[in-house]
Amino acid sequence: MALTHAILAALQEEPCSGYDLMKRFDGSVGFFWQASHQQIYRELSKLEDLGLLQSEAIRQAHRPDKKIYRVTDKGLNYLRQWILEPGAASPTRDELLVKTFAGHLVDWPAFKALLEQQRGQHLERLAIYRRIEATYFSDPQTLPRPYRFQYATLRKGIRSEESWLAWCEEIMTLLQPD
Amino acid sequence: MALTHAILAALQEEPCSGYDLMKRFDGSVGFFWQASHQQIYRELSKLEDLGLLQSEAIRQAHRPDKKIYRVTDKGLNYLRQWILEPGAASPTRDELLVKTFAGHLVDWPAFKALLEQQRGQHLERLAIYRRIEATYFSDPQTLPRPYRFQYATLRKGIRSEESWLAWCEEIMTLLQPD
DNA sequence: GTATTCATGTAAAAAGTTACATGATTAT
DNA sequence: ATAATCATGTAACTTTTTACATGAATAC
Repeated sequence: MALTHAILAALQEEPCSGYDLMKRFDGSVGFFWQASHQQIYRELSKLEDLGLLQSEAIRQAHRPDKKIYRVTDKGLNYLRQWILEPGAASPTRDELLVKTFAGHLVDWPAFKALLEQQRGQHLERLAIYRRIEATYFSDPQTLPRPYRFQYATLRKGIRSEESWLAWCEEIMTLLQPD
Repeated sequence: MALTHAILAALQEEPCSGYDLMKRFDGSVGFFWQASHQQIYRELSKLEDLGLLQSEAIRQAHRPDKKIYRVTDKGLNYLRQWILEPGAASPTRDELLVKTFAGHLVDWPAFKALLEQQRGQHLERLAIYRRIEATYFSDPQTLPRPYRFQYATLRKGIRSEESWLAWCEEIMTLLQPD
């Protein structure tokens, strides 16, 4: 039970169609909970059946109908209740660390290349986050309260990427053969 | 395809039984790739069928037999090849960030308590990592090469926890109502 | 005597991934 | 003309989680 909550969290911000949601999951929410469009469409139907969402079909000129989903009161309460449940920290599943654990099995230049490649990805990601920060959150003190919570998640993203980059640099030195 | 690799990575370090592996997944490897015992037993059988592992039954006095699994040459090569595949950074899936994203829906003291509770978990985890570091990796320069790679993964664990803690403190201030 | 450790599984449900499918519209 | 965007799905598959199950041995 988790995509459920990510969807409710995204939709409470603003009601939208499955297609829009899918794009939303490619940005903000998707930075800490990614999902494919199939997952999203399936979950939306399920949540509507459960009465946590309700949809309204919008007829469009020269385009297929779209269904705008919004969170019901029942859905909001369900989400609130879930937020307050204590719960354990989400477990990590990180391929690069598995690879690193057994990294001595391959030769150093090859492993180093792998690290450089990952470092590149994290650099890119950090640049994206910083751009969002500069564009939408340049003055956090004046943000309306709901947006401060969103900004908090962005801050975690930034810190995570910075942490990756620092680690990459640290272990390049550590693992460099003498 | 990922638990496969985590198991191969763990077993190449030292062959062991399913039960031992399961405990290993509660420590070192499990810090970045957790798995339940059912997953592990199933995967071990599958990997033996594929010829990536081979097992040897050990008879024990007054105890059920145990099967010691070891990585075959084929398994080692398979693992090596996988390590060198570029691949995208593992996606994050973090409940606390989903909760934070919609955190304005609950009242501040309740949300703050949630943060404190998570902070406690990360503090504990960091203490565990630091203890391992002090016990086994006090002098990284003199470590044999394979252990340096393991130490690298521990360093990531430490950095991640530190990053969480710093974030918790940052957003406590950010989210505190005026 | 009660709980924990050793040792291994089956079964079912939930969640996530990948592939295939359609069809109009708008931008290059 | 070709690619990308809008819009929504079905089907099959893999992976992960949760529950149920057994049985002896040892530690408290």
